[in-house]
Amino acid sequence: MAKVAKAELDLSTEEKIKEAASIVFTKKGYGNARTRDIAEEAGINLALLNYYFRSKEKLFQIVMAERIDKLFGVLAPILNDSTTTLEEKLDKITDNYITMLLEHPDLPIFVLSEIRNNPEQLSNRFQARKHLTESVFIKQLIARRNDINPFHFLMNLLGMTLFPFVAKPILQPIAGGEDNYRGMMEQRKKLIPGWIKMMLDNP
Amino acid sequence: MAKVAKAELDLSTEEKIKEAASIVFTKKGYGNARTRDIAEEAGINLALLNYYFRSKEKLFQIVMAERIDKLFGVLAPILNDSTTTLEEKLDKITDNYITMLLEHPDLPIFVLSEIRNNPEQLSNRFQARKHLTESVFIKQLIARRNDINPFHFLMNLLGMTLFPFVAKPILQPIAGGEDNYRGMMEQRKKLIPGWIKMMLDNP
DNA sequence: AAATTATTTAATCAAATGATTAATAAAATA
DNA sequence: TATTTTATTAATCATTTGATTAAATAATTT
Repeated sequence: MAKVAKAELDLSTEEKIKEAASIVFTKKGYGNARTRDIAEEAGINLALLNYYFRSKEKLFQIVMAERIDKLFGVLAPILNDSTTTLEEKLDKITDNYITMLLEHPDLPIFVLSEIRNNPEQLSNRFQARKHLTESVFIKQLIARRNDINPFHFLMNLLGMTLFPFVAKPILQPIAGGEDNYRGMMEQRKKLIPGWIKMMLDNP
Repeated sequence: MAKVAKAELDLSTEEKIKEAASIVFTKKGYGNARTRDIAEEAGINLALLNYYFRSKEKLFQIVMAERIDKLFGVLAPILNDSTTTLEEKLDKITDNYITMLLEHPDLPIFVLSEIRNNPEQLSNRFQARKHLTESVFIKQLIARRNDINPFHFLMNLLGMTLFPFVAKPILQPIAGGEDNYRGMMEQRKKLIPGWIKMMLDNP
């Protein structure tokens, strides 16, 4: 086999394991995930997992970093865009988040519960406070409402957007099943920005 | 020792284990919790744990049921109170929830992530849909706004109230430390009901 | 074609962990 | 008080589980 094809094969196996790890870790969490589960999910031998990624912990770190990026990657580029208004940012954030989370509904609960298990290591990685405080988004919020801590509005935005996914196992049956649930999430793409704007405008 | 004193001692040991289990399970989740951790936390021998509660799983079921009660017990009695207005309910829910969660901040993430691990068993326990749909609260919401699915407002209320605790490890540093975080949560007791009322009033 | 390197597997190890057992201590009962 | 029941412990078991090893196979290079 030629060199390119071999590299593809390498990548394929390594990627298969990473993909499987992502699925199993995200579904069960670190503590409940067995390396054997991951190997089976990837369709490979258990030893291969350790051959490619020395240990469960190492594999987890890689998966976790990528999952954190996925969850917060939606937010980061929008917050510091100085070409968009506050309203446009709100529209984008809710739309992008809800679209992504309808594809990956168990992402938030996974990331948040793993951060709980290891706050120092996982939470401090991003120096969120500084980055956020100096962001265009927060400045725009302050310019609009200097009487309320801007992080309140961020909590509201994230709470209304992410919480329905964090609590999906409870809320989906309440909403009347998967289809109704998805329908409501689609509605929220428009509703949430409207509500936030309302909060900002009414003193 | 007299009978009463003995009963007290029994209860004390059993309660000590349950209390320890509650602490360890809530902090680490089922999969990451070791029965030895629980025994140590309770200051008793490991075998005693199995003497009182046959297995880790059984002990967990008991703790879990009690934790679910704690998390949803705040909501249930308020939702069906026909003597209070919608506004009063909103005030009570946020106040009671935030007060309770400042004492037990890791409760929501624990319950929600365990429900994710076992949705059928834990989520179906409460026939939430029927109870909720027929609740005074939902009827009051519909009476006020028949153009929007009332569960949207419930998601907003719970999202704005619970999410800051679900995401505490991330938000607390952003807020500027524990004291600032608590201060903001206290503010939200008044802010959130105001925001929800605003959503209900503005068409 | 032979040698070298990379990949994959079956078998196995060692530690962690949930659970049990057998002995002892304490308490209740008769 | 003697006996029976209940509570507690130390030691140990059996399984699970993350990880390793040594051998086989496949791919690549020389």
